Amino acid sequence: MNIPDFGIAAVERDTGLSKDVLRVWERRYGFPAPCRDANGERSYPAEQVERLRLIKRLMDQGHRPGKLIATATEELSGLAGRSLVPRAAGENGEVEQLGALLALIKQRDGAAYQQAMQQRLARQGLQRFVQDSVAPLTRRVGEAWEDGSFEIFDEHLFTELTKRLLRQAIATLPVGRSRPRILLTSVPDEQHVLGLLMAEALFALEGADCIPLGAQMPLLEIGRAASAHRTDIVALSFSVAFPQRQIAVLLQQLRMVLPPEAALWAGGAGIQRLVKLDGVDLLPTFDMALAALADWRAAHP
Amino acid sequence: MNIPDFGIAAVERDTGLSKDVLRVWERRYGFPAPCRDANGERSYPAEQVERLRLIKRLMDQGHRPGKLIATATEELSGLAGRSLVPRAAGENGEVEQLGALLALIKQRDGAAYQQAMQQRLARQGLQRFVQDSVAPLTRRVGEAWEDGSFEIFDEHLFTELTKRLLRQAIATLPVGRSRPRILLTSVPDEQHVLGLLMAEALFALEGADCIPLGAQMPLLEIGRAASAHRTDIVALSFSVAFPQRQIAVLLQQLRMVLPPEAALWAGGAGIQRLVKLDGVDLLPTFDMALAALADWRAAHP
DNA sequence: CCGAAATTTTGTCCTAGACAAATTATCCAT
DNA sequence: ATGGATAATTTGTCTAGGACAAAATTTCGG
Repeated sequence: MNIPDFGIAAVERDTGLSKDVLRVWERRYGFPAPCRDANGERSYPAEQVERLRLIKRLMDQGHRPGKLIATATEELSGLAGRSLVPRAAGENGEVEQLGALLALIKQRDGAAYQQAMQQRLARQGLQRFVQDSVAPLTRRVGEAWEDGSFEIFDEHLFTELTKRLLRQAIATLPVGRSRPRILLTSVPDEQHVLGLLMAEALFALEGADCIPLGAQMPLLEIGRAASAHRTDIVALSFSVAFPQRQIAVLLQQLRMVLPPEAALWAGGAGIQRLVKLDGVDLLPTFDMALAALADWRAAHP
Repeated sequence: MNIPDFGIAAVERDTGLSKDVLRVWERRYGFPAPCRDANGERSYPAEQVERLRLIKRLMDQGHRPGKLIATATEELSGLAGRSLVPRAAGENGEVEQLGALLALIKQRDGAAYQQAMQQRLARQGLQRFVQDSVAPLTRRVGEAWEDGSFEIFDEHLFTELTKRLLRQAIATLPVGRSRPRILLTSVPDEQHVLGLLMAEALFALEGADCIPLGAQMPLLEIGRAASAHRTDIVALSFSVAFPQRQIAVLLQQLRMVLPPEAALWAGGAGIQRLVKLDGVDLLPTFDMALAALADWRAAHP
């Protein structure tokens, strides 16, 4: 199998490292060291792309690029798994069961996973299913990906199948017609949608009128949509992977674009290290989100 | 409502125009003409971002940026709707009914839309539902967006609700365990997933073993996933919006990464202007995809 | 040992030039 | 006129190296 070289645009796509970063690393650290094609343009061998992916993965765990690049490849793979952020401790004996579910994905047996989850849903009911099964599973998948025991495509399969389960469950609920009306979406560059679906499930269970717009809405469009749908609340989700430095600016910009009477809620693992912002409600956990819903209803009789 | 200015990164996110393009337009055409902040960095007023979005929309219809930028804003909005590519002629009297469905979205009555579509699905059966309802609807939504009668968030709502319907329908099918095993996904930067879902519905109906990996898989990962899942066919989808020039290179790169025995199928509106490629099957229509499936089965007894 | 100040690291933005691929215009021969 | 080759334009992407601010780390003083 003869693997071709990658242009800088292809590497950006596949690694998530911007062209600027790729060039500045080359200048500063001497890595990556792409060949040049006939036009003098960078051409990255697959092997270097691979190493860049590994480095990116370790960076998402809190490591720093300068150190990583100075480290030999063998050591790098050893580093995987030793995340710098402490793991959440397993809640109880349930841990075993969750592990078994993940094993099904790992064995690439999607059908068995779906069936097992259907059973859990039936047994636990939607609310506990979301909070006690889906949320911890998602966390564990993230960890498994970080330590290399899950491939990216395993994560994709997990996400896709779980999304289906949630959407199906939501579809069986009676259509919420009561206030508040909640618009659920995410900003451009934020494609993770599982958290949004979990929130929707919980809100819909409480009878709220949910408007799911999917992911990646431009800011100005979110503002328009909020007006057009006369929404009471705009709920956004930020994953851990989302660039931290942008979140605060983004939320404040959005706040100014939204009608003043609309509340702005932000949730997801991405906002946990954030300080408070004017006019924005930060809701790192589902419990807080549900409490906020109750509060809203108390304040709007 | 005091609308803030946008940094160049925010404009790239919201318009889909790369930083390079934004800068080179400014140099060449004098537009956009952002202010500069205290650090000498570009700061785009919301009004210019708006105009850039309009221009991008017209470009997707086949107009050229040089002309568009030279044109006054009033004329621009007049241009919308006069697409340069001819519209597909409406099939029959059904057109009315599809229009009615779109009107429900336009009135922001998601619940009514879902209910109407459920009825259609029950009446038509999944195969005809996909080919005669969902596919033409998707096309009409694209047209409505181009001529400005649909907002972006209308399109998002349509997409989200329709995705739910399809996934729900797929979930009710018996799990396909027979060959071929088909891996369905899309490349990075290609987030449209409706076409993929329609294809999955049709393939699953034929009893194929579908592995849905969602959108945005890096090339090398697609290769790995194909090996790990021992897939017979890798099916990709390209929307019209996907940059044409990249598709051919991308497909050929992917071909080299895939196991030789795995077939590579590409579908979607994005590949219709493409010429044939070695080792890749181009399937612009669902009928051709179904025919290809029959062919594959005939060749693999 | 803790908190403030100095230092290093790192990502993003800047300018301005170059070039190839795609598109459109021109021209010649049939 | 019409088809087809050639020339001119348009357009996106790439290159180089410099600059700077925010974040993270280290050093220093109490």
